[in-house]
Amino acid sequence: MTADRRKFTREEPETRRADLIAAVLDLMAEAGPAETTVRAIADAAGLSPGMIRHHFTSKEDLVNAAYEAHMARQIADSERALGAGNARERLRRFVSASLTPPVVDPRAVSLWAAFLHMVRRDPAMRATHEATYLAYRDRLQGLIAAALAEAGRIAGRAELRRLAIACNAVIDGLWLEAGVLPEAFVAGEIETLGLVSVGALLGLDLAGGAA
Amino acid sequence: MTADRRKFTREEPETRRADLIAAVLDLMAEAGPAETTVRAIADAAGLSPGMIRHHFTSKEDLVNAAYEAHMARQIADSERALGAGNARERLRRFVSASLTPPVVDPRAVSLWAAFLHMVRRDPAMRATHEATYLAYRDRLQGLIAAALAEAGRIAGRAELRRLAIACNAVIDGLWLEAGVLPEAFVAGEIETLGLVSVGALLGLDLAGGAA
DNA sequence: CGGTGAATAATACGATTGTATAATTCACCG
DNA sequence: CGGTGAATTATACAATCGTATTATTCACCG
Repeated sequence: MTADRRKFTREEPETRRADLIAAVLDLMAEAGPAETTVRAIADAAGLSPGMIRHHFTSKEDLVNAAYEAHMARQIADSERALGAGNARERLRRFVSASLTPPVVDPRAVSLWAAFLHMVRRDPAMRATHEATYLAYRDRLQGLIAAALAEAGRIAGRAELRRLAIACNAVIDGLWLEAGVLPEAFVAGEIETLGLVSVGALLGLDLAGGAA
Repeated sequence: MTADRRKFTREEPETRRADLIAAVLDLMAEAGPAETTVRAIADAAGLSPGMIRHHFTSKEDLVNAAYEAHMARQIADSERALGAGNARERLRRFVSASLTPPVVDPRAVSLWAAFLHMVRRDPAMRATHEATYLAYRDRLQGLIAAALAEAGRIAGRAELRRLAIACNAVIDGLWLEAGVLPEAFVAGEIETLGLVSVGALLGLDLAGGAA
């Protein structure tokens, strides 16, 4: 009874890289960084451990690639639902998309936490993080400015910045709470709460009927 | 030239336990969970590695104790400034304390992230986390209810719960942003923003002069 | 249709991990 | 003032880590 050898199947390098990245994100989210070993990654991807250093220069390199892929997808998910419509409606959809799956997801919060310390130390990851954060806030600030202008209100630069930070904070906070204690909220509660709260911060009615 | 032996100094077990806990929190916050090894902990505490398993049953036991100590201090820091005064003023001070050091601190965010995965898996840590979170939110909800009542407004249970979740979210979000990107905000900006935002969510003026 | 080489698998290796055990130190007590 | 034992240090050990190396597979080409 010899240990059976893993089947040999040739695949595109891009496919292999994508599989390894997906395995890293799965493990980071579900099991945590400590359990995300090269052997666990390879096993989750259905490959031999050697593949990691064949397709990436090191485990760290693979993890960095996984972080970039995750951040890119988070941004895409937030902006996916923007579409057309007036400014209020676009802001409404942006907030909704930020407070519903797949953006709101225990996995996403887990990943955020798992990567935080690497982001703190690795300059490249830190740059990716800051760019993503500020891009999101700028996008939000632009939508807020447009919605306020549409309602006939004007806000100075400083005031706009304050509103964007506050709205971003309430969205982040709800994202966090829903991700950490998902069973503490009923379906749609976080989204509605976000629309009402952002509306209260801005003095706009976002939760009401479509414009 | 022999390696010099560490000096033998007898200390109270409580002191030793406290030193080890402090070392764990330092390392978790500064270096991350991966670098928080028994040898690094002992070195940071100025002790020999064996002390960990002498004063705690395992490294995991020590880490759990450190988590509990950290959470207890966070709660104490939030409530420290409650004091006397009318309901609005008490709410104001609670929000302020939650958005100024030592509660707002890059270290605190690092610790939160470092512990998240252990909290997810370890039932005891999870219980501590949920109890702390809900205790904080209940405390906030009580202060909100009193402040609204003082202003002659009544809110039903469901409405009160929604307000508490939303106010907690904006506080959490600001806590997070200030902790992750501390250099992105000027002194006092987060605190003022929190008071204005919570006030806007509740329809109360918190940022204005004392009652 | 045998040879070649990149892709894949399997194994080996040194370093580091948490834990267990043995060796020291010294306050305290009779 | 010698003996005792808990506190402390130092060392040993098996397991596991990331990496390096060797062995296989098989599509492709002449």
